[in-house]
Amino acid sequence: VFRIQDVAKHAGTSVGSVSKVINGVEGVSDKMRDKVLKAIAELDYHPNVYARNMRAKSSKTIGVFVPLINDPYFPQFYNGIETKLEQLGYMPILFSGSSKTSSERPLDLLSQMMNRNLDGLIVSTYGWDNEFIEKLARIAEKMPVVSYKRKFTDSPLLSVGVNDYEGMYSAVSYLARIGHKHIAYINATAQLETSQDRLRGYKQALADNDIPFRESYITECASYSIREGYLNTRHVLRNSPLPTAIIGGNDTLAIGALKYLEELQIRVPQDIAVMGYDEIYLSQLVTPQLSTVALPVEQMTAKAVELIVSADPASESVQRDLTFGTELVVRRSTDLTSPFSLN
Amino acid sequence: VFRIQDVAKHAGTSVGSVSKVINGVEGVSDKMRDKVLKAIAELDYHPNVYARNMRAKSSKTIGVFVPLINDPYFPQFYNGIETKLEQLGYMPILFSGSSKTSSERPLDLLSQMMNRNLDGLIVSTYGWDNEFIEKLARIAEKMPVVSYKRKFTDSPLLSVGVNDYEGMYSAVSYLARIGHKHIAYINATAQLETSQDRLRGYKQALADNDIPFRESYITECASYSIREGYLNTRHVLRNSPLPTAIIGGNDTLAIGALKYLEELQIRVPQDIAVMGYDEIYLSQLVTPQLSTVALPVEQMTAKAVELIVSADPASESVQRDLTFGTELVVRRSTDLTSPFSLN
DNA sequence: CTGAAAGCGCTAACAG
DNA sequence: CTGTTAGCGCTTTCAG
Repeated sequence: VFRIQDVAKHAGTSVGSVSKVINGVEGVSDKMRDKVLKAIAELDYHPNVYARNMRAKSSKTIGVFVPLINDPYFPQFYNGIETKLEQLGYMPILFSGSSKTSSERPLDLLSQMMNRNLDGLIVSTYGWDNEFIEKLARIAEKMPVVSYKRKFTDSPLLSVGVNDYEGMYSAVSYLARIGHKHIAYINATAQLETSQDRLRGYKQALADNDIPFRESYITECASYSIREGYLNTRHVLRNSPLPTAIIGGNDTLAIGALKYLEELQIRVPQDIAVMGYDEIYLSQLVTPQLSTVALPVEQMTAKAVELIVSADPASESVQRDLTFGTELVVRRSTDLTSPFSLN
Repeated sequence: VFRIQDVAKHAGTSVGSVSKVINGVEGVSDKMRDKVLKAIAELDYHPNVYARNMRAKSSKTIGVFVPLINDPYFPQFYNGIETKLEQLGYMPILFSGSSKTSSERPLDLLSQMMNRNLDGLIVSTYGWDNEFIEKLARIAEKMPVVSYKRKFTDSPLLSVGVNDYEGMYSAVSYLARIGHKHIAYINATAQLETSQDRLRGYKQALADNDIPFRESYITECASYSIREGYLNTRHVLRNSPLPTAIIGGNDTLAIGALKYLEELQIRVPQDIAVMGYDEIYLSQLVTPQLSTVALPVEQMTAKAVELIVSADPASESVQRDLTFGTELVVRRSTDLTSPFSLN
């Protein structure tokens, strides 16, 4: 494997010039540049990543941190980031909480990152504890850190997210509009601001449609997972009158509900309509296909990347929290007449 | 951020000793070790990854290469690798073909890896071209490369995989056993050895159960994807007699079939039974839950990691291709009486 | 515009 | 057992 020296020798010049060519630094004659590029091509030379990063200020690498790679939202999220990074000549490095939810691990990982002089960090951290968030905040003083779909007031963390209030409001309004008066809600991790926003949207939509709010139409889950949605749906079915629609705080909860109803042989949407929120890929694979609210994941991830890459440590004027709009997606789980489709 | 020098000073010693302590090298007094560890803890020192890797022979990092992060098998695969690596103090670095299927990209990535002095590479490469495979082989001369679920004869590549012939044989035998005589098969990427093995298993199982083989019961897909399964199922439905069962070359194809039948309002399994192969997480979320063949992913990934970490370049005696067994998973898509379950 | 040389932070070989 | 030091391959001044 070749070193920059080899290239220099091959091109009949010095390492300094080769380095300049590689990094697109000004001050090299065209002739020189051509010679060097030719040598690089001939030797199939690629700079050693480690040597380079040790010296350079930027590693052209940003960290991507997720609690769990299994979550269905992950592929879209990661792909979005990767695609954008690639356009900019950067590369992601993935850190994941992995299988073990051991609480030490995330902190460990954070230390790991510190020493890779990353140019920044994009973090998706549904429901992590304060210790973690604080450590993150300390890191954010040294490099740009963008939180995905969760914002922190009074924190150095940047964020990209959606208007969860409006998103859920539009979903529930839609259900009301098609005639539902008894709409149950499956909530999870109630302490998160984003969960609260959605719940507020739900309540306000009820109010604006003259539907009385009933506490017993809400059930709480420990986490946003299919299993939790599945297990908790029975609570809202104890009501009388029975809800005619169930909306999940996200798609996985709604899919859990769908599975539970399926087991009871309750027809969706004829007996009970079901709706989700998040638009994960899975939502079009379940039966019936799930109505939901789509988030502009690609825009959000692209923006997250931009926030980092273009982060100017000096400027305080940057907008720290970016919020995007959502879009209603109607499918068969609320509307029998909508067509089947597959992306 | 601290350097090893700072630690040395803080502990009142020299960098050499600190380095030894950090790397667990023999020849440090206990007293010294304690002082150093204390200093490290106090300063919250973490070695710079780049400086370290530039010098060391091992980067304690292995590359994981997948064509597409979206594939439903990915989470299990990656998690398995990560879990095992973590136990061994290693870390994965993910390279993915990403959104763009531009054929240059994979080769690009390969170059990228070369310069990170990885300790090895685990590659999942459904249907990549020869140019890629050859480049991979060249890399395999310098570091251990393990191919996942695809083996190459006469190649320096190691591999872990399953006995696809037996796996598919057992699935089709099961269908025959429960009374199916007209079993269609959805195949994909027929040129892959692993696809051929499955198809052989299918044919042999038919033969052993006195079921005549009919070419028109087989349909070919361009790739292992839901969409392809969905689009191609109609071909096998043109047969007379109509198949009473359809088996997919993998779960995604089978799920595609399921969706197609759903659209035609053909009941599964009453009218046509459907079976998959692969046991991805999705298979229990579709309706009806999909019967399939489970691969021991965790064992396979663990073994892949072991092959790399314990790779002794000197020894030629290592078994280069490891094959695991499979397990039948019966669910409602072939057997109405099986219980609903959710992991 | 080009080349020489000084480190980046660390490991490993070597001397004490 | 401890400390000193020569690089790893690269970028980046700084002279020519």
